[in-house]
Amino acid sequence: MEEFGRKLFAERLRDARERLRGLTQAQLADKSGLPSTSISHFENPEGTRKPSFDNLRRLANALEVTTDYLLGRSDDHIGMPLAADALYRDVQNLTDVDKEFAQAMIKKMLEKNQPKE
Amino acid sequence: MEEFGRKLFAERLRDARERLRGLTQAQLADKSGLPSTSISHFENPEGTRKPSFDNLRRLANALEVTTDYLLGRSDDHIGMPLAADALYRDVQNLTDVDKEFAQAMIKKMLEKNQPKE
DNA sequence: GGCGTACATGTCGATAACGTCAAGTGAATA
DNA sequence: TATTCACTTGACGTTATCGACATGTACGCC
Repeated sequence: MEEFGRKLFAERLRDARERLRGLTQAQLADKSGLPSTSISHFENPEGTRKPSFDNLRRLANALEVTTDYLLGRSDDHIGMPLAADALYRDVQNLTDVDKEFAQAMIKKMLEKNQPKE
Repeated sequence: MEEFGRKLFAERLRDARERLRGLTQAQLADKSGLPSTSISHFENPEGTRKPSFDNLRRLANALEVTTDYLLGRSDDHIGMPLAADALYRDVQNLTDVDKEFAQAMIKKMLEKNQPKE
């Protein structure tokens, strides 16, 4: 079981390496400190190898993406800067109506700051 | 090597289980589907066991935290739902003054929804 | 004292990921 | 054609994690 997440991981890893960072397997191998053949094994969608605790961290660090993205638990590869945490947390607890209102207001403030693009 | 992240993981796991979710090891074992002894092994700061690919995902799912938090890559345990992405990105581009204003307004809306705890 | 709960610790064989290496494909270039 | 590059694939022995189980500690409670 759990064959599901394995395939997603393969896609996410290749996507992050190629599209996001434009690296070859050898270059990622260099940055992450693990052999390029291991990366190839990981990126094979039909493969069986899954990263260990350490190797997952190495890959995420080298690619500068979240591990949740690599694992397919989040669709967003960027993390959450601490500065926005408090505000973000509050927004999470708003009703949908209020959320929309907040979003509209924030957009207004953005436009005010940059009158012309 | 990499003994560094192992200890942090032990702390984060226990912290998420006890402080964030208020669960016993047995309860987390139940929710995550792995034996409570495994959880005890993981939470031992001097231990050597590290979660596999699958078990890390199981723990993060059961605890509703990010894997980046468990791995010590992020100090924030909450992830970033897609619905909040646009809003989140907008907020990033606000001036500090506007950010404070937005936060104050959002807090007002929160209190309105939950007048009394 | 005797119970139950929560957790720690260690051992066992089985399975899985590890790094390494060799050999391969396919596409681009000289 | 020969060479190089990016990557694939399979196999090897080594090491680490796996679940299961037994045992032990420490606490509160009746």
